[in-house]
Amino acid sequence: MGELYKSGAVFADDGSELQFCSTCAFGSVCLPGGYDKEALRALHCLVEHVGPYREGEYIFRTNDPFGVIYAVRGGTVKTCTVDSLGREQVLGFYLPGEMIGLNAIHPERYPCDAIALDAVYLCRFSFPALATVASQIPGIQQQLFRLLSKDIGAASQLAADRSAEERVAAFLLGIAGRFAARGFSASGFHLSMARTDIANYLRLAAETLSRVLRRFQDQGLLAVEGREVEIRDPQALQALARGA
Amino acid sequence: MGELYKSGAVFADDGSELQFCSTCAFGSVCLPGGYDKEALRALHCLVEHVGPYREGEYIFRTNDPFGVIYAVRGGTVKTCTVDSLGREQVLGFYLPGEMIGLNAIHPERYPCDAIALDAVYLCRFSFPALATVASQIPGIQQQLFRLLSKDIGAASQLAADRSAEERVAAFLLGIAGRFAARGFSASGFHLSMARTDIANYLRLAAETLSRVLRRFQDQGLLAVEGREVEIRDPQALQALARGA
DNA sequence: CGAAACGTTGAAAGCTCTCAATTATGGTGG
DNA sequence: CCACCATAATTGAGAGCTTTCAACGTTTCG
Repeated sequence: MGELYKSGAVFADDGSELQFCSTCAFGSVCLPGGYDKEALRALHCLVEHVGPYREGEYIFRTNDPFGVIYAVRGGTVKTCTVDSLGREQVLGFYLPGEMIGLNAIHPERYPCDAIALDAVYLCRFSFPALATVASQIPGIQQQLFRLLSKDIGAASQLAADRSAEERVAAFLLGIAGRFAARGFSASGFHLSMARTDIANYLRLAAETLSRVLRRFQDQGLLAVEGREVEIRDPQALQALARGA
Repeated sequence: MGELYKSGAVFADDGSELQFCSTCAFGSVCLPGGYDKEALRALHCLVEHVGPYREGEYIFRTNDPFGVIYAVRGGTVKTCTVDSLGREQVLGFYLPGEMIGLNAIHPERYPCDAIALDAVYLCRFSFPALATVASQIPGIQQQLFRLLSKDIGAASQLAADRSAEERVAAFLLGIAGRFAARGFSASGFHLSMARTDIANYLRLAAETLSRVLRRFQDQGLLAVEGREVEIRDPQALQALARGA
C-alpha cells in the first residue's frame, strides 16, 4: 500500500527487495549475482517503493517540477502530452523494469503526463541523490547514460516515417520483445492499453489501427481478442515491420 | 586540417581555445567566467579538435563501434539512418555548439550516419574518458545528463503527429531559435541543408515542403531565396507551429 | 437493465505523395 | 567567359493512404 521510505537499515530483509530488482532497469548493476554489491546497497538506500496507483491516476503531470525518476515495478504506464489545441500525443508505454521521467532532466520539469493504465507499482529515485551515487559508482552512472541513450533511440524509432502496417507490426513485435526480455511469452500477451492509446501512440486513427489488425488477422499473422494478442507469424510480421 | 591531439599542456594558449568553447555544449560548465575552473581544465585535457570534414564526408557510420562523441565547433552535420529498403531517414541537424553521438551509448554502436553538410569542425571526446571526468566533476555529469535528456525531447518533438504546415513552421522557428541562442540573427539565416534533407527530416515529400514554403511566402510569413530564409512574421509562424 | 465507454465497420473526403514536366542552380570543360 | 551537363528546386495533375464522419456492435459497470 502506501509509500514507504526505505532507510539504510532495510537491507536486512533481502528476499522481497531482490524480487523487485530482478525486473528493474538497474537490475544488471544491482542484482546480487552481479559483481557490484556496493551499487546494490547504494541504490536500495535511496529507493522508495510507491504504489499502487490505480487506472487513470497521474504519476506526474506536465510542468510538475522535476525531482525524481521512476522504475516501473508492476503494471503499465503511459506518458503523453496535450498540445495547445488539446490534442493528446502518447509518447510511450512503460512495462515493469522500464524507467520513467528521464526526459524531464533537461527542462527540469516533466514535459509530459504519466498515467497508470492499471494497478501500477513503482520504485522512486530522487534524481539528485541518484546522480550523487552515480558519480561514486561507475556502473550506475553508466547505466543511467545507457537508459537515457536508449530513450533517444526509442523516440527516434517512433519518429520514423512508416506506413500504418509497418507501425503496427513493429509495435506488436516491440511489445512482444519487451515481454520476452522479462521472461514472459513473446507470442501471447495482454495489452493493458486501449486501442485509442495504441493508435495515438502510433500516430494513426483508431479506425486505421482496427482495420490493420483485422487485415493481419485475416492473413493469419496474429489472433486478437479484445486486448489479448497472439502472434502467429513473427517472421511475416518482422518482414512487414521492415517495410515489405 | 589535420587532427591535433591536445595534451594537458595546451591550457597555456587560452585565447583560441576559449573561443571554441564559447559555442560548445559544455560552454556553461566549461567557460572561465563559470565557477568551475577545474571542469574547464579536465575537459580541455581530453578534447581533440578535428576537421575540417568536407561536404558529404562521413563523421561516423551506422554500426561503427561507439567510442567518442562530438561537439560541433563549426559547420553543420546531419544524422540519418537507411532502412532495409534503402529509405533514408534524417534524424537531425546539428549546428555549432550541439552534440553528436549520444544516441550511440546504449547500443554501443552508432545507430546512424553522421554526414557533414558543409565544412565541419568538431571537438571529439572519448566517451569513457568523459564519463570518468564526469564522475569526478558533478557539473559535467549533470551536463551530460541534460544533453541526453534534451535529445529525448528533440526526438519526441519530431515524432509528434502534425500537419505539413505545423512541421515546417516549427522547423523554421526551431532553427531560428538555435541560431539566436548562438548570437546570430533569428530572423534571417542560411540553411546549409538541401530541401530534400529538410523534407525528409520533417517526414514530408520534397514537393510538399516546396509548396508549404511557397504558401508561407505568399502569405507574407517569410521570404525564401534558395537557402536564404528571412522570417517576416514570427508570431503567425508560432501560431501555425502550434496548430492554428 | 441501461448508460457509457470501447471497438469495429463502412463510405466519403482530404492531405500528402507520387509521377512527370519545367525551371533554376552550380560546377566543368572548351 | 560562355556553353553545357548534372543536380536541385519548383510546379501541376492524379492517385493513394489515412483520416474523418457516422452508424453499429460489444463490453463494462452502476
